[in-house]
Amino acid sequence: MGRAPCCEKEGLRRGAWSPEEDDRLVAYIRRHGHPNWRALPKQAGLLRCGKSCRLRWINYLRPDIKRGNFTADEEDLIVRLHNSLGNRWSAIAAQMPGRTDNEIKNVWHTHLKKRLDDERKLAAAGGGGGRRPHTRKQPKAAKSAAAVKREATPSVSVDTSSGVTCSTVTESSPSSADGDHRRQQQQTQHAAVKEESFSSGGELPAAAAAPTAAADMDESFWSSTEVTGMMAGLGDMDEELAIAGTSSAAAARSDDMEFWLKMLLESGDMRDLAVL
DNA sequence: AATTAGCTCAACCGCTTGATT
DNA sequence: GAATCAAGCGGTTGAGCTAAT
Repeated sequence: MGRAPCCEKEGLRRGAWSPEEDDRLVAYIRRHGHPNWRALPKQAGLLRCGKSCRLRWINYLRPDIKRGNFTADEEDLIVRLHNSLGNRWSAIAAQMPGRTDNEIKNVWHTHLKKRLDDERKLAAAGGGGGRRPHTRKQPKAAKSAAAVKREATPSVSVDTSSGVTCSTVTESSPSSADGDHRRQQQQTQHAAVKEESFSSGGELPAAAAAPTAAADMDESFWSSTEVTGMMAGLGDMDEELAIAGTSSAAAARSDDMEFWLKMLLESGDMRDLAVL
């Protein structure tokens, strides 16, 4: 299959986006939507390739993006979804409103994977298993100039008239936060996560077990048929784990990917995949 | 205060997939 | 059916930040 080059690379900017570029992109999409990413940069007066614009919008500028720390519940959900879906980040992201595949992928690679590895090692060493509290470092404050600028710009709010659907995630909308406020928000959120710790028996759905964290999630998300179906499937798995005599289902979950594969194959029930 | 090591995350790259001609 | 185009996806990288020394 022939393949067109991603973009004519000459004369196009690369690297970090400037606030001006962000503004242009947001303003353009607000007005016209994004029917054609390839043509968009030209029409918007941006010296970027369409791909870059798309990525910037999807991963950063989209108004419905929920920024800030991942809650313990969200991390749990990622682990579970990863168990059943593998590295299909977009599919995982589809189950987590406000989170991008890129973000989820980053979280997975930077600490969830590590955490699971540690837990696995502990379990292998007979070290009691179970989850350990977060050792994740305090997140840094919004770092890029673009981010800071955006946070000071209350107008980044897109309605459906632009051809872009906008969910109602308002929790950490950049529009109401300056840098310090955001930092504070992140710190309190982080503290909340810490308080919950992973020993809270936080089996999903955690809406009941951890209301503060659950508040971050769109309720409709938890009640959607797709998710409930999926959770039912996952619940079954946990039951099986409990039956198998593991003291901690959570610990067992991370035991062995082979185990999960086997479980899926044995059950012959691919409900989890059906949601895709 | 300066330096170093480790971590995070935005952005890029290349491939795949689906739609169109 | 083949060729082309456009969008989406997952893996990877590197700049910038923070914590530790």
